[in-house]
Amino acid sequence: MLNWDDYRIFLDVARSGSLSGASISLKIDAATVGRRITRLEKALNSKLFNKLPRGYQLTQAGNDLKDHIENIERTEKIARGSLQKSSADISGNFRIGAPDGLSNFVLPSVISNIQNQHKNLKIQILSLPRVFNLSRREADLAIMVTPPKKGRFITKKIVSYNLNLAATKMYLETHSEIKSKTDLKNHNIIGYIPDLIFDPTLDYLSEVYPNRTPDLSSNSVAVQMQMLNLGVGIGFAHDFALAHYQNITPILKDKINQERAFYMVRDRDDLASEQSNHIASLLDIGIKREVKRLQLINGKSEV
Amino acid sequence: MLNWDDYRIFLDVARSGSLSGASISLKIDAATVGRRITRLEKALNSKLFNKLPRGYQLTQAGNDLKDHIENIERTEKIARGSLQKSSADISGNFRIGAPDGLSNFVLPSVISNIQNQHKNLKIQILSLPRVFNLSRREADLAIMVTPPKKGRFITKKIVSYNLNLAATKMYLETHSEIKSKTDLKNHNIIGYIPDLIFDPTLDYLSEVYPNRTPDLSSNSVAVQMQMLNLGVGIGFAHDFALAHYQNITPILKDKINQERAFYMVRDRDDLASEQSNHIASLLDIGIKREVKRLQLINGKSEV
DNA sequence: TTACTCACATGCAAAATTGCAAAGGCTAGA
DNA sequence: TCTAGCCTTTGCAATTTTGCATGTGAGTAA
Repeated sequence: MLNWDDYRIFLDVARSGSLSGASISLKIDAATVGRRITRLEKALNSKLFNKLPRGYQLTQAGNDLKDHIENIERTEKIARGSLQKSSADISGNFRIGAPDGLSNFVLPSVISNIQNQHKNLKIQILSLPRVFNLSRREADLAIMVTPPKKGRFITKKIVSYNLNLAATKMYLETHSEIKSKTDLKNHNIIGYIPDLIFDPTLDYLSEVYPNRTPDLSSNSVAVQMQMLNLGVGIGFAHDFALAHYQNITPILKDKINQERAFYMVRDRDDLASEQSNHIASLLDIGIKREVKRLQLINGKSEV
Repeated sequence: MLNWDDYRIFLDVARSGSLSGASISLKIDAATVGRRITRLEKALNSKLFNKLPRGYQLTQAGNDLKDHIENIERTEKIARGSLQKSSADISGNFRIGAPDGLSNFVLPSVISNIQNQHKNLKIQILSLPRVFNLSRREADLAIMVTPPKKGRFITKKIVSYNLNLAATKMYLETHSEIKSKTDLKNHNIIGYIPDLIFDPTLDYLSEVYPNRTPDLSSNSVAVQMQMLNLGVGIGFAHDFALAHYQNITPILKDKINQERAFYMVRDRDDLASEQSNHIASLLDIGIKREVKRLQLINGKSEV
């Protein structure tokens, strides 16, 4: 019944304001366009357009839908674009791919230690808001929140961490008190851009508050933390990131606490390389230690 | 040719690993499922599956695509959910694409001001280490360091800024003195990952020191700043970013000083939208003011 | 009021898509 | 090596979707 392609047609009608207009840009007969809209309205059980003599005008429901479908359109374009480019290949350096939370708040100190011991090694941190392609050699080693289930990889759990809602003390003092999840309703939420979440494991918000989209959002954790630090709202923060921001404090820690873990993922072939094994081991130990150290700092200010 | 509904089928095949499996959960004949996949591969001009005797197995390209399509699926669910609650209170989203220096150190405070004035507006910061595609609608408005020369865009310079070499005071005290460019030879350099520099304008290092590759590098400016702040080396920093790090101080300011500027880029069509114009104007003013404010803070320690 | 325009709706034949049934290919196990 | 079990592919008829031509209704200007 529901056909995703009807969304594509819907978007064009919403933009042009008429079946005939959409008909021209889509190069599909206006009659067909009309029938697809009818079908979509039936499938969604919603009236999306007011059928005026002038043409089709979005209803409120239709307007809401349009925002979402535009997100889909963006994602689709990006998806198509990503198929075109071939990925960059690596040099003789050692490149570590990691989610940006880890890249920003943990890796710098870890790799600077490693670099101190190996002055002639060049280390690169590839911080990406998406899943890597180790098999394409985008990186020599990847750290992920969800390890790949199949493929020529070996995976090893490094360390686990927690996510909690957090805000600045100032924010908490000047806004209505939060005693339970439901109190969140009247607060500004900071989080990921919903349609750009690359790994369902990162969709912290929906677990706590389904269907709520953030008021301020970014694809980058670092940017989210900056917004949190300015005291404009509440959002999820990694426990190890909190140690970097003295003014941000976790809330509802007993009620909302999501545990995650980082996994080290390497190409099976790299096991043969002694250098690769050595660096992997240094990273494993270094990340474990640094995450725990930061968690301790954060722990001190608790309760 | 391209039919969005084929993505829905694609996702099911990717998950079940076979046409017949998808056929069951989709309640569509396996033959049809196969034909739709073939059509999609043709439309995208990419091989998405390896056709093994066991079934269909994702190729790398297919795996990449799957990530994106899962985002679409998520968005679609949210979209459908939002239609159920009759009187939706939502208003539009506004997505700003920006280089990550600006995203991290300037935009958060600017957009939080805007959000204060427009409580029902959802603002998204898309922080990307690459050039955007406004025409693909990846964002409603982009801020760039090099404005596009052609296309249906309007461009406006917002503000200029400077880049200087910088390091922590501690680092400078404990390492050999730097009086000129040539003294840099014996120091650790922090910078972009060379082959991932997306815009020649960002290749600060080669202008000063051709053929030198960084010892520690990242694709993310925020990560570079974290490394600088740990005192493991010297690197280029935006003047407005220095204000966020009290311990980092510019060096060789009279000898090495690169000026750059941010440009606001919008789709010509968006000029017709009053809301878009309003937000663009708020951003323009806000960024100008915030960058100058941060430069002043930084300036105090100067000369 | 009347004639005209613009846009959507509907009937029907053509075209495309679909389901079914059967054929072909590969693997595992006897 | 042979057979049973999967899974995909192909041919063909049934069904659905599409485009074109035509009809209908609302607004507009003389």
